[in-house]
Amino acid sequence: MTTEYSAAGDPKRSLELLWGAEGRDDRPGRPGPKPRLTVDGIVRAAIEIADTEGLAALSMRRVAERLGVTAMSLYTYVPGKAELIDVMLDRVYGETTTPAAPEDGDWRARLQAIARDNRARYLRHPWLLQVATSRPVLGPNETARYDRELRAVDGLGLSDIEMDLVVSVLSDYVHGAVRGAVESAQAQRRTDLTDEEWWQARAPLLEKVLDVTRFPTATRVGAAAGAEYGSAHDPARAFELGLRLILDGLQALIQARSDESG
Amino acid sequence: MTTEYSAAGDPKRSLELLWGAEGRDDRPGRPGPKPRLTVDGIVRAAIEIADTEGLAALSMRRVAERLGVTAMSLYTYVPGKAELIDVMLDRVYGETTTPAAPEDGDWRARLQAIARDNRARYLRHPWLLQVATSRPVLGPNETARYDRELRAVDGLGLSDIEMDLVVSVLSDYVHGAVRGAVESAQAQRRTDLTDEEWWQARAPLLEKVLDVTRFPTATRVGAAAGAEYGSAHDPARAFELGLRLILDGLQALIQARSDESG
DNA sequence: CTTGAACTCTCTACGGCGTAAGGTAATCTG
DNA sequence: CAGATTACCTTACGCCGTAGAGAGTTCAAG
Repeated sequence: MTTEYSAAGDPKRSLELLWGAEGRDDRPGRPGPKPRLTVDGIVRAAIEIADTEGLAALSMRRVAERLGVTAMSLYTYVPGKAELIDVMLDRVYGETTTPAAPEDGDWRARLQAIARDNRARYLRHPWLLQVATSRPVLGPNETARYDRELRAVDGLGLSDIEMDLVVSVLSDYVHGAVRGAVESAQAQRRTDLTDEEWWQARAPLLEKVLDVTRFPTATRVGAAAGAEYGSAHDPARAFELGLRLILDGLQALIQARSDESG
Repeated sequence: MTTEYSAAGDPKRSLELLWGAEGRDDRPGRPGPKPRLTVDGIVRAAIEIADTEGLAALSMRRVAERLGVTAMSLYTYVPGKAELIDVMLDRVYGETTTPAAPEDGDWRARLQAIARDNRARYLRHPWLLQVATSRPVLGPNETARYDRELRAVDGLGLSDIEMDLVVSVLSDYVHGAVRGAVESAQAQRRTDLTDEEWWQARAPLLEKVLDVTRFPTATRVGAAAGAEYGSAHDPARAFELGLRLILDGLQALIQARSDESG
């Protein structure tokens, strides 16, 4: 999960950066040298680094290097790394997906689309999984996203509190499930070993030490999963199964609420 | 950054450390000074630091300091930080809980107990959330845990693959849900601000910038949630709701499998 | 008892991090 | 032109994991 924290900087400065950035790149005759950079360009460079090399590789020096300046000159545009990450977050929340999630249709289709949208965003920007977002950034795009997700469960007979809870549950699940998938993919890249190769390197050592009769179910199921996937897991399939289970459970809840009220 | 990786070190050395540690603290007449430390003590110290100060504060220097030696002497006992974390993981997987999760009873009770057990472990050791575990450590305790979780869904008419998927889904969900709760609690400590205070610091600034009519549902539900909890969320309640939804969905799946074969 | 191997532990050093402090050069308003 | 303001730079601090080399301790063998 976490390495960095959202909404960790000065609130006033952060909110200005988030909401004001849009219109105001004009600067009426200010003294001093022309800026060589823009906040926008800095954020874009930072996202590219985080996307391709991971959040651990995102440093002020790396961003600056990519832009042809020194690390300290970034501080002219952005108060610090924390605020930079805030803006990165709100920017990727604002990415439009195709096709857009349907606003009409049944709630199940809406929630499926939302879950898959969020999954796709995590896959595009795996570093999102490592940013602690319990304190929301409160940028325009993040707010719009929250609003959209709530609308998907509005008018189903759930209380406002339950709506908020359901949206949380779904996004918690998506986070957890995608995290597993992303970690697995990254492990392959980082170690230069596929899951299968990795297991094969351990199998002979493990045999000497692991008493098969002590863990019968793990041995049986592990072998079955390994035979099916050529590795230990199929994250995409697990994702869809979990989504189905949650939505089936939600269906029961909505039905119960509907029975209650009449 | 603070994301660490499990099973990142030399497999042979790691597996020895994990499986061999138990019986063999005896050393038949070896030359050289008596060791002042044990692997066990190092792991215990490391866990204490991670528990109380977070994974970011866990450094070889800090562990060594707590044990009264220099950082480099730890490398006599442990090949590196990666392997140390492996052993930390397997050790906390081995913690016994009271009461033990029931092995009998209905599957629903078993899975609830497992989910709550795992939640409790994450709450005791929040740094677990920051360790990427897609490559399992393959220690005795981790293996036992996997076996126990699979047994909880054995004999319900699910295929071996489905059993593995269900266990993954549940643990993915638990991870995601607890992560939200832990982040929220840590945010309060880290910033010395309760959620309520944090919101109050932003409310006046946000009002100027956020068009309420543009985000009607978010505004309404956010206000309701804020009024109910004095903050934005109730993580424990969300956890239980999500668990219920998943188990209800699983019930439907088991029913379907039973209808098929019956 | 002496010697040499094995072992524990220490010190120093490298290149990385975020950013505080302070200097220099460019560009505006008067 | 002067003076204010801005952009950018260099330097520095205390952290990190761990490589390398060396000092001191304890054993078995000669």
